[in-house]
Amino acid sequence: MQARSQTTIHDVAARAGVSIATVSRSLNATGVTNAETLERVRAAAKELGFRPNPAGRALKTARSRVIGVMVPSLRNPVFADALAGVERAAKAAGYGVIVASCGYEPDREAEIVESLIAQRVDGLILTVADAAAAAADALSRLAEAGMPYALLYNEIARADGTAVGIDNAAAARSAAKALIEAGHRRLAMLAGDFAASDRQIRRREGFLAAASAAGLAPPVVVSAGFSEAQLGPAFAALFRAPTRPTGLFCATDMLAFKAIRELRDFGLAVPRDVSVVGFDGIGIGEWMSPSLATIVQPNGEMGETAFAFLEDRIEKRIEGPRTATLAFHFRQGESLGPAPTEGDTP
Amino acid sequence: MQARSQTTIHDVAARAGVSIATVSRSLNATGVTNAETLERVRAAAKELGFRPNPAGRALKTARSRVIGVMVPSLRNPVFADALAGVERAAKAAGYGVIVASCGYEPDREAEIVESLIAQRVDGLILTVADAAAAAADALSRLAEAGMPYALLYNEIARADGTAVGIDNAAAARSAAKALIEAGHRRLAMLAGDFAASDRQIRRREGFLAAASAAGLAPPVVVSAGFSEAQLGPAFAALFRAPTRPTGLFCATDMLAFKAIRELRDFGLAVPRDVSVVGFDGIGIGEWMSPSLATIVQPNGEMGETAFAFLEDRIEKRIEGPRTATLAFHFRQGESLGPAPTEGDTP
DNA sequence: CTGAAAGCGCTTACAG
DNA sequence: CTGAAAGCGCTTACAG
Repeated sequence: MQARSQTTIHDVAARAGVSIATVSRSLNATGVTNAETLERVRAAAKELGFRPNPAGRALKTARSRVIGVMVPSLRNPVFADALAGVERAAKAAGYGVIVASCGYEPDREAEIVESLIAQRVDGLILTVADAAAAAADALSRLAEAGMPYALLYNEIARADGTAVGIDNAAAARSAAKALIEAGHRRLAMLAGDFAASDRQIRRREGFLAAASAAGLAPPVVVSAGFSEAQLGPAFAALFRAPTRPTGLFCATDMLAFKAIRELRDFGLAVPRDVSVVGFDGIGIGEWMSPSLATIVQPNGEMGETAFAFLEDRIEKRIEGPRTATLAFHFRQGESLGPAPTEGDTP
Repeated sequence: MQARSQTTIHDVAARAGVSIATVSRSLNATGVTNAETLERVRAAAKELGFRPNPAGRALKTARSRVIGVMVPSLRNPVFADALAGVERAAKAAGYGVIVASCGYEPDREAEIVESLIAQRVDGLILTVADAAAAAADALSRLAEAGMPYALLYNEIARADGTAVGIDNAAAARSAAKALIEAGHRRLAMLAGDFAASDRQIRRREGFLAAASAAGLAPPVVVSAGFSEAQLGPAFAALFRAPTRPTGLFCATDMLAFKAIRELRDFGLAVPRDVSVVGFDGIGIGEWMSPSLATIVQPNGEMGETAFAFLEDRIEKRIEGPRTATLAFHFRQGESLGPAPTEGDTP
């Protein structure tokens, strides 16, 4: 059985009365073509509704004009926002986008990358658990396969790599500063699984540094899973203690939502008893009650930039490592209020 | 310039000392092959890290083993959840998934479908603005191109179509019932752009029917854009009126979030002054304060089912129209409380 | 059970 | 400026 019959370049050639070579050249605006011939070919192609078969082209050019995108999860809108940016830029450049998510499971990264390589994408945009780890099998495989890629959100670019992100440590310092300026002295940080996100390690770094610079006691750092609904016993213990923190920095907005919810369950109001600052800047944060104070990353723009960088690598316009560190900003929200006066706190 | 040199079927054949035909048959477990030969081929393929080039295969078989998914927006987690289901099922079946979103702009649907057809996907899973409209260009194009597809969320399957969804009218009746049982007599509904979602038309139908059956005055229905942050003047007017509704049904969870936020801005508390019930069942709703009472759709399962149906059509295992109407359920949440007593309301 | 050959739909030197 | 031909990497009747 052969291909379902669709119009091919031969049909167009026949209709226009030229060879398939001329059709190819005309439609791709490649080489020189007589203006009149070109017009005839275009008309024939249009009349027949001709769409070049990408498989034929890919076989010959060794380019699929499809890129892959791997993110930890599409359920976190931060990645959906970034993907929207990638999609926009890719579409404008005539690329298709295959997506895959690893569910915050670092073990699945290599397998997904492998499958994307097997699908012969032209390049990959991806966020990995730990870009610096020697154990980042995914990146090694990519390098080994000579596959162009751009890291998104991860800060570290390898020797031949490309990365688009923000300065996570600086952003976390901003978050700390906002809490400290509101009078909070007892700070804490809630993070997800550190092994699943190197961004959080940088955020912790910045947050702890800012606390230290302000002369505060080192904030307690609690980590929770990204996927479970509950934050776990350490979080509960921290906020049920008499000297509980009054300022909480969460490594992602999604964690901040969970934290606010759980604090309420403990009988603590936000921001009256505890102020919460998130990280990511997803839209939903603005609609919540209280609205979420957070660090806003330019997610869509990051996606677009990652695509632009990747395309440069695919086209070999730019070789060598390249990094874009985009601007973040702090967004005020109702979840951040003044620290309770000493009398209010046990 | 030719293909970047990767191992091809010829390399494997040479290494195993057989013809490429035998390699193909062995690796695809097609036809009969001597056990010993098969083992030798497999070993050679493994040693060389051979990955069949999908372009070669696609050209010959006229199958790309890639499907397309088009949704209104990935920023609404309901679609991200469904996509996760599609992805899971597709991966298990060895299919790649190309995604595209139309941003709730019906005009872009046809264009996106066209581009997916041009990319030669084997089939499409999609949610369109209005599946019944004669103006659903996207579906006409699909039919014209003989492209298998499965509608997701849309209820109506065309003569040759496939659809996976829930009974939106029945679900909206459940939502109404929950409000009515809590004592609410003045109901209202907030919807997005009706022209961008036929689901909402069915939800309105069910909601109004339930109100009518309960002998209530016809609820006011306000519609807002899906993308703007603000709900608009009609919403404000409705809830600033002295005889404002006490029970609000929102056609999506995202709208419910916005509504709760805006009600607060008007000085109305949820659920003390107004109870809110959403629709979709996205995870974030459970973490909010108040948590969102809502209709839960089995989004992941819907995605998986849509893929299964699509695969049946691609493989021509099942022809003719097919519909799956999955079960929804009502989830209680803090946003739904008893109706304020008459004395409380102006 | 296995191999030689044809052919899927393109692009691209190479002649002319 | 245009065409004939080769070839990208596979699969699949067809012989043997």
